[in-house]
Amino acid sequence: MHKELTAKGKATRNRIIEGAAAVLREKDVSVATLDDVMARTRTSKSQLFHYFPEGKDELLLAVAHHEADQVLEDQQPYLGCLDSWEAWQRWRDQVVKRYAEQGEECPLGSLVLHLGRSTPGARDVVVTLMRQWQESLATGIRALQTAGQLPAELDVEHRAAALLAGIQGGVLILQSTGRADHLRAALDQGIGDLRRAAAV
Amino acid sequence: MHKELTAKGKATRNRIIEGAAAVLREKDVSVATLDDVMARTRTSKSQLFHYFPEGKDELLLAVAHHEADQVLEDQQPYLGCLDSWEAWQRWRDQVVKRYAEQGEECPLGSLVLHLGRSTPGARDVVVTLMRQWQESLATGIRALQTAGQLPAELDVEHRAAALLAGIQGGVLILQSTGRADHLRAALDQGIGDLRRAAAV
DNA sequence: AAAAAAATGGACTTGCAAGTCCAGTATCCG
DNA sequence: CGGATACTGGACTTGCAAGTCCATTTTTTT
Repeated sequence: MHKELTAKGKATRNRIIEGAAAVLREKDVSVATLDDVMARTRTSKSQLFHYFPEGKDELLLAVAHHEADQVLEDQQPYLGCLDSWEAWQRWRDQVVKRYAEQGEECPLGSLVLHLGRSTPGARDVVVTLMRQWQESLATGIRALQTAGQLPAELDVEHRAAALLAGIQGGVLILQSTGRADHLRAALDQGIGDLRRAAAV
Repeated sequence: MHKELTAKGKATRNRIIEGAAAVLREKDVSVATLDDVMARTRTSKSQLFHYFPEGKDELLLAVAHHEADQVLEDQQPYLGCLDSWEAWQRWRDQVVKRYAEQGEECPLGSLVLHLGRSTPGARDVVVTLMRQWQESLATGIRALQTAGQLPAELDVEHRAAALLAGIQGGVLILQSTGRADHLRAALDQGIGDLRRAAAV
């Protein structure tokens, strides 16, 4: 990585990444072209290769990083304070809303799939995202334990993992079928079972 | 659809579909080429376009259909008779085993994603698959109700939907991170919560 | 068995998108 | 102020993969 990036350079680089992200929200990665990115960001070929010498894949990887950060930032306000049942409900609503609005597109998903094993580091992006996400959920469950709302012997990681899987699957189905039922069901069932565990 | 397909023609057509499916298990759809399919199936360009006049997309859609059928066929022996807790456990083990072996690849997923909205019918493949899958799960839950193992007032569809979401998410995470923890957690949690509902 | 229809082989065209090159302009730094 | 270094523009090359075409062989049909 060459660090010789002036302020203007950084700005341009960011403009490219965000422009590329926008393009990828409109069309799939397999049909999105560098010319699309150029058109949207008013840059030239040489700039793209100046900032991303390895070419398209390097750019896409940067976009993936950007998008992954976005996912957590978006829900941080809710995900960061899951210390009451009401907070969990608010978070649930926000997740459903966010993905219902996003609808078809999952730039991150198709991005990682497309980069796949060919690009080292692509997998890391999603691995890291999943770990952080699950960690936040686990923290939330522990907060409920601390508040005495849940028994201490609950297997926190196990429940967090199952919940995360439900979310991912719900979003996947939402994206491939257009129906949000499964996402809602997974969240409600997951939270509901948690509440039932409290009653024991 | 032209029905003028002789026995030999049908055979060749199937050979192409299965060969293409095999290719797609090795490489992503975006890098898989018609020449790959030709090489593997010992066919020529003109044969591909003879059997799939619309070109690559039509072939890919046919492969998607084929793969979707496969998914259900594979687990039918287990999925078809979920009438005891032991049967559920056997099914669970088989799902985990199957996807752990399959590992990285999910031809169907990337296929549908790639065809996306451009190809009408691509979405239908996955919609149908999900509906049938969920239906089988629901049937299994109802079987337990009939056997008196579960209360009659349980919301069957809701639980089936949540379980399906958990599976899909678990598989997704397995594929993008290489870890099967989430798939196992989702299944165990889903079945476990079902059993706990029995105790009430 | 001969005409018709279907199946096959493979060379050729076409189009597009990634990546290269070099020349020109702005910006930084001593 | 002046050299160096970073930034930008756009024409050009290259390679590959989808799709076309027609000649040839095999099978079906009457």
